[in-house]
Amino acid sequence: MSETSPIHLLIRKLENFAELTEEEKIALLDAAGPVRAYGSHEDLIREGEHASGVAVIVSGFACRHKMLPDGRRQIIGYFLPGDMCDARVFILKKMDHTISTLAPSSVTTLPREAILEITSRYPRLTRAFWWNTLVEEAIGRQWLVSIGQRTALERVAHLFCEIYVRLQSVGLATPEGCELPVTQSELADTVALSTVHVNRTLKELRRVGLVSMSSKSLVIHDFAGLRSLAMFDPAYLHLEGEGLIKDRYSHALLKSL
Amino acid sequence: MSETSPIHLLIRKLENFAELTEEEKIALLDAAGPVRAYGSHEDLIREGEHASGVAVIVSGFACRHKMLPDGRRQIIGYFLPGDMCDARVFILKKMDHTISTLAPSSVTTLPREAILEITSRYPRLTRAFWWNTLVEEAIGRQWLVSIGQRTALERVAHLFCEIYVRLQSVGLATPEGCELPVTQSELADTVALSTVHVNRTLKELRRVGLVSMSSKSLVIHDFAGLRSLAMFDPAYLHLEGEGLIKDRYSHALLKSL
DNA sequence: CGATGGGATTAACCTATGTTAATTGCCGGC
DNA sequence: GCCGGCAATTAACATAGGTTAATCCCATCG
Repeated sequence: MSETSPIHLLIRKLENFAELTEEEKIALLDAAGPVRAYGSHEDLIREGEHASGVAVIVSGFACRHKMLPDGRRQIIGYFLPGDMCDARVFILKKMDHTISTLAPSSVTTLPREAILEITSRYPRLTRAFWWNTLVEEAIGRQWLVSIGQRTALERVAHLFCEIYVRLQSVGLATPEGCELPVTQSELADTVALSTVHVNRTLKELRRVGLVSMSSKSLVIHDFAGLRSLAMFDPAYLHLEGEGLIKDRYSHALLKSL
Repeated sequence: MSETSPIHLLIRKLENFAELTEEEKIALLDAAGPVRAYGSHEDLIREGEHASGVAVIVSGFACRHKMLPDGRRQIIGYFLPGDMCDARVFILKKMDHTISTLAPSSVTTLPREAILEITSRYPRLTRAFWWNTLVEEAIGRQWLVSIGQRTALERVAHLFCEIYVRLQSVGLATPEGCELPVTQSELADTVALSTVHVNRTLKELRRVGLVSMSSKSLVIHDFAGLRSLAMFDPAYLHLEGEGLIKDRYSHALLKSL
């Protein structure tokens, strides 16, 4: 359970979903392969390829994205430290989208066999993986609602809330804010706006005193305001589900939502 | 395997994903509960409720949708005849969205125990369920790309392609078109446009001779044109995956894509 | 220390799509 | 065969957000 294991954030996250025994945690720790460093904008898995294991983000940011034949691009999900890229799919099919880093990142892999072994042996762990999957799907649904129905301001605000709370849940946020090593044009591809309009939107969020972005990080000035602007309800992240909430600050934050 | 079982379309669909033995099909047939008729716009499961089984659409159309607190609504998926509403989730959590009929529909249920029984006993069937889930997720990703990046015309065209091919895969489409018992304002909530603009878009699709909608059905005039306008690539539906394609027309259609 | 280059910011202008509101068409019920 | 009401259609107008293109701001590198 060393805090220094490459996957301690993954474990921490899974503990939001199910209580894990020492044995289970150790099994998971043992499963992690070597850590590999990636630069910004490198592909972890490309569309059409076949994943042979599950990548786990140790540090940095990554995303799933899809491109239309004419170059328009949509980012369809973020992977933050502690996140797994595509548990389960690896058994079956070719990727229908690409996973790339957004910032310099280190990534480890849980090999296919290890996952199979673990899930057949530890039901609670399997259950935690399940929850994780379901949360990912719920996030996808939220994104659809955001892009479909929210205004530019609401959309960006909602995304920020989500990232902040997700990072919070693995201890990577402070009351002041969190890292956000993402370019405005990547934000644009995320929330389906033009770069210029993302810029305008950020300016507005700054002007009204909710958040500001500077040098790869997000500074939260008024989370309650941001949350209400975005109509953000963190329930879909299921962070209070079955699990224990570990440190006092997360707990307080989540309670206050 | 009677063609008249309420779930023969489900079986047909699953056979796109994996070859099933007689025994497996019979197990599935036996699992189906009574069929219940719903009117238009009735809820099958509401947000916050806990599903106790998996609904299967026997006939009609249904959808998942989510609403923002202020009433804006986004439809996030369609269920067509033969589709299951939410395999797997039922074990774990409360619904974070609502499932409602779009048209008068009949629906049967595979009870929770039957699903558990079946999946523990028949690996191939389990595998087919998996594929089905993965296809659903892939559809969600496509919708995100559509709503995020495609123009109104492309979006509607893409949706039509998807519905047409999905219905095709269970034998409910002809070369001329298919049923589409959906209101323009529901289409609007699906593709995230206003009702008025959906109307304009339909008019345009008609004008250029690709498709027309009339009296609850979709008339396809030029599928190739529609497909290319939408940049529709049916690969994500995985209809040629492991399974057999049964009737000659589907086969020809899919080949021609 | 100047050169280089990606990202951020802004301004000016443009267009796809939204809004409002009126009109029409259609289908079921009586 | 008429009534009521929802869905479709259209027109006129409004606006959120896109586009183009210039400038600025750094950080890095030789």
